[in-house]
Amino acid sequence: MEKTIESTVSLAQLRRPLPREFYDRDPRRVSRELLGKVLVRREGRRVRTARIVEVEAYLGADDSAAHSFAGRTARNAVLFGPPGHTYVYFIYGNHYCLNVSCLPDGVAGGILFRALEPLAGIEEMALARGLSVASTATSARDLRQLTSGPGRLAEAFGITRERDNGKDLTSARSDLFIADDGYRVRRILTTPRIGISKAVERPLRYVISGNEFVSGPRLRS
DNA sequence: TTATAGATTGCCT
DNA sequence: GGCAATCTATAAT
Repeated sequence: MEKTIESTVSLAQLRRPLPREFYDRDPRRVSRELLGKVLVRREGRRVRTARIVEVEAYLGADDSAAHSFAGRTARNAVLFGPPGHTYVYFIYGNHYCLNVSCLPDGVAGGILFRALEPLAGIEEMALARGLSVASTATSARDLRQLTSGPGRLAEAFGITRERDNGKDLTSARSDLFIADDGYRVRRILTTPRIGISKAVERPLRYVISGNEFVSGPRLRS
């Protein structure tokens, strides 16, 4: 890793959440446009921000790997609701995963957040992850451990089902939302999704080409 | 550097 | 009762 991570993001730019219409489209389109945007967690005066570098689209009725595939249940209800709301589920007995609903009310679809590049509030993320603040500040390898993977990023942002499921990400008063800081993505790679056993071949995973914080082994770009 | 098992909860059949 | 959109420790190469 050749450069240190600096927060070049102004808080003024991060005050406006992306609007509802942004999410009211096909998850494949929203996935591409979410790359490079910034996830913001506000806690009183403290702010954690990180750039979205890897996501997966889940399509609903057409997609046997999606939680919504078998129809609406209490657990997956958010995916069938209006766009721009968080779907948080618990997995493997240990981890929470963060998603956002897409498409209009009544139509299922969503996006799983798989990896982020930390920008601000790195100390708080390290504490939330139970990692050493000192080593994440000095080791690129340890910094990568913070938010590189869906369970990791949820832990770094303090996201739980109890606290965050069903939140409206488009509300200006929300303590969790997504904003555009003007960053432009150069190139997007698409690959099959990770960790699923159905519809394994569909290329619905989207990553920023060359980004160090993408989960898993390095891809050639 | 890669491979493998174990953890541990709640949802759905 | 089975198993999941995962992570970590540990072992072996």
